Amino acid sequence: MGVTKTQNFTEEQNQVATYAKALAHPARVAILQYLLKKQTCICGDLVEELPLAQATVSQHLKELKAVGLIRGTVEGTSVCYCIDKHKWEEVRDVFFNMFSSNVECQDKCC
Amino acid sequence: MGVTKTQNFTEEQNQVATYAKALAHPARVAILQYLLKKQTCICGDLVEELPLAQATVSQHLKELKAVGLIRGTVEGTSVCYCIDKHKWEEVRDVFFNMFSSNVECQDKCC
DNA sequence: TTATTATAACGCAATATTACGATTAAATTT
DNA sequence: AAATTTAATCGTAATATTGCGTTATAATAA
Repeated sequence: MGVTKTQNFTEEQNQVATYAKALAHPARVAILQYLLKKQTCICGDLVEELPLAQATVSQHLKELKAVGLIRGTVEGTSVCYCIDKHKWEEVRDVFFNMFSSNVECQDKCC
Repeated sequence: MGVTKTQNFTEEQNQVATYAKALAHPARVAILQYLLKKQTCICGDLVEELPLAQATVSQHLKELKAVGLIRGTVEGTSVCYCIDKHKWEEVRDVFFNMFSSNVECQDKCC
């Protein structure tokens, strides 16, 4: 029904899913990569960087803000965006942890 | 419109987004964690492990198979699932690469 | 052959996501 | 004050996702 049964899964599973969902659109990946590349606050020029309308970019920014990966501070007429270092490292660690186990299947069927 | 403008983003951006989408549901995370924990092929008992109906589990398995993260081999009446080691490491590397840059913002506004 | 078991496929309903034009809000410039 | 700039919000349309009952399908067991 498009409704995820969140309460039936572990906190870790929901956390991975939530963070993964934030990265599950190329526009949001592009936004994060752009902010990472610049290593600074971006005031304004994000819409020109993406092949999407201003309203759509704003919506993706909102989602990234909702999970806490970016922050936006109003700077006069424009808004200053940057990656939240603390959250970024938390998300990184969640993924690193997920991928830390080695895959070793001894069975012949694989 | 629910349609992602894939062609307007880089291959890397689409790759991260695609793999993230595969992890963007707690049930699929749970499936992967279960396969990782067992370190072997799982024949059958996946539905009992999850708080979802068989049809729903089957659908999540299909999605994980579609991105190549798991493989299923028919073993008599049941199907044997395991993580595709090669793909798993590829996905891991894609995420590691995404998170390899350090966040250093010198601006006062952040 | 006829159950039984295990899993995939189909189809539907509810909800979520993506995209964007239009509007609004708030600060800046003229 | 009026016009301009920038970005959020609203409303809407198209499509995707999630969940599950039901129905195949296919191998094994009785």
